[in-house]
Amino acid sequence: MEKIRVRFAPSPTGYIHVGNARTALFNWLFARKNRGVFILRIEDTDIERSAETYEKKLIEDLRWLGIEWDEGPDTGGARGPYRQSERGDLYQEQAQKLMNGGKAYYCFCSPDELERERRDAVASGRPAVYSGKCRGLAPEDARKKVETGNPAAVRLRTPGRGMLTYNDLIRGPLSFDLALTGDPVLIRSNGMPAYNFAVVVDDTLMGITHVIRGEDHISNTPRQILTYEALSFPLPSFAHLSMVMGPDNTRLSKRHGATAVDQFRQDGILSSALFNYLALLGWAPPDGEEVLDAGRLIELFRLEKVSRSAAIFDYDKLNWLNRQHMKTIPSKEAARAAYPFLKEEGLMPENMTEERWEWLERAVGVLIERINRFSEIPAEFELFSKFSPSEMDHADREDLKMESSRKVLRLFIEKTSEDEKLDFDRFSALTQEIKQESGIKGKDLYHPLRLALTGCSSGLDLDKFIPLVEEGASLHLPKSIKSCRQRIFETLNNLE
RNA sequence: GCCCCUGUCGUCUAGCUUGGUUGAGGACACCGCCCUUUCAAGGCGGCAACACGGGUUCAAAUCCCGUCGGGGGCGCCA
Repeated sequence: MEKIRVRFAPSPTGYIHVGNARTALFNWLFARKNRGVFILRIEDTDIERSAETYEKKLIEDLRWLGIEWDEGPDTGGARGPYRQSERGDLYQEQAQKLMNGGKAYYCFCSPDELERERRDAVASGRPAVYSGKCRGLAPEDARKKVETGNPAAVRLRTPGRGMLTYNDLIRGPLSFDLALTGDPVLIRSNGMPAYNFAVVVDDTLMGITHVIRGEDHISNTPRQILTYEALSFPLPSFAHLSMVMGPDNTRLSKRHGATAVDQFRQDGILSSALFNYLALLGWAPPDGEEVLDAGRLIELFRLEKVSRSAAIFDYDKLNWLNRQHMKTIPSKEAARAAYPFLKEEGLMPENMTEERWEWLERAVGVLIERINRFSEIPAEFELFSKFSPSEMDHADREDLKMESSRKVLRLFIEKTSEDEKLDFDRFSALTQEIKQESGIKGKDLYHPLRLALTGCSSGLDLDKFIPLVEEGASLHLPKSIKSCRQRIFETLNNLE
C-alpha cells in the first residue's frame, strides 16, 4: 500500500492558535497511527502578512507541544523546499502548463471592478461569482497585452455548470453546484500564486495522500479538485475538521482569553495536558478513558471517529486534565517546571544548590495537588514565604486570644529552643506533652497551633508543612522562611 | 442574498452506519455526603440532554422531509 503522507500548512502570521494546533495534532496523530509521514509546510505567499520571526515562533511552539515533523523547512526532506515563498518556479511551471493547454487564461479585471460586480450581484440576489468576462479573450491578444505591461492574473477555466461530488473522510459525500464556483485565480497579477493553486501544486508535488484541515476549507475544495483535474494530478483524500469555538459559541479568539499555544505554556500548562485536551476536542476514545499520553493517543486515534460539529474550548476541562498530568510527572520534573514561576516572583534564588533543589522538589510535591497550573504556584508558596500575624483574619485572631490558645502557644515556646530543628515526630511528641500538661485537646489544641504556624485556618497538612518550613528556614531563600518557633513567638507577641 | 457544513446534559462526548439490548452511558463543571480536628486531593451519590414539527414503522436519538438555531464560505487572504 502507498505510504500515507500528510501535512500541516500554517501561514506564519502570528503565534499559533490552539485551533490550528489541533489541526496539526490530528494530522500528526493520523500520520503516526498509520506509520506515515508528517510534513510541515509554511504558507507564506502573502508577503505583507508573513514574517520570519513568526515562523521561528511557530516552529518553537509546535515542538513544545510535542509535534515533530519528518520533513519541513528546518529539517529538510526530499520534496522541498517547504516554504511556498521558495517554490515560485514550480507554480509558474504548472500555470504555464495550463495556459498552454488552454485550461487557464489571463484576466485583466481590476480588483475594484471585481468588487463592484460582487456587490451588484449580492444586491440583486444573484450568487457572487466571477463573471468570466476575460475568459473569451483571444490568447494572442491577451499575451500582447501582458507583454506591453498590463497587469494580469491567471485564472482557471472551469466548467461553470454541473455538479461536483467528493467523499469527505469525516463528513461523507459532499456535493457542489459548479455554476456557483467561479474561475479561481491561479497566479495573482503580482506573480505570486493564489492559495488555492499553491496548495494543489504543493500537495501533489509533496506526495500528500490525505488533506486534513479546517472546515473553513470545505468550499475551497471543489475549486481545488477542478485544479487537480485540469493538471491531471491524482486526487488526495480530504477530511475536514470542525472549528473550535469560544464559550459564547463564536470562533475562538483573543477576547476569549488565552488562545495561543504560547500563552498556555506561559500559564504553566503542561504540553502533555494541552496535547491531550486538544485531541479530546472533537474526538473521543472508544472506552472513555481520557487521561492519555501521546503514545496511547496514537494507539486509539481514528480519523473517521472525529466529530463533525464545532466544539467549544473548555478551560475548566483543560485545567482538570492539567492536574491529572501534573500528578503523573516525576517530582524532579515538577520542580523544574515550577521553578521559573517562583524565581520570577523572587521566591527562589537565581543560584540553586543541590540542597535547595531537593527541598523545592518536596515543596512542589505537596503544593502541586492544590493548583491547576504552575502559574498558580507562587500564590500557594506564600504558605511558606509569607508570615505576618498582624494581617490575620479577625475571627482567627479572636480564637487565638482565648486563654487556652495562649497557653498552648506559650507551652510550645517553653518546650522548644531557638536552635532546635523540628521534624514531625518531635512536633507530635511536643503536642502530646502540651496536652498532658494543659489538659487541652482536640480542636482547641490543634487549631491554635495551625493558626499560629500558618496565619491561616486552612492549608497544608501540618505533617507536611512543619518539616518543609523547618528545613526551608535554613535555606537562605530570597524571601526567608521562618521557623515554627519563630512563627509562634511572633504570633504570641502580636496578640498583646 | 446565495452555497455548504452542523444540531444528544451548561461543556466535551458515547450511542446513529446495521431502528427494539437506552429508565439515553462516560467525563468536566456544579450540588450533597464520606474521609480529614483545617483546606485541597480522593471516594460515593445527585442535578442535567436526544432543537422543533411532520412523516415511515408494531417500534425512531437512530431512517425521510420541513422549520428553526449555530458555524463556515462566496477574495488577486490563507
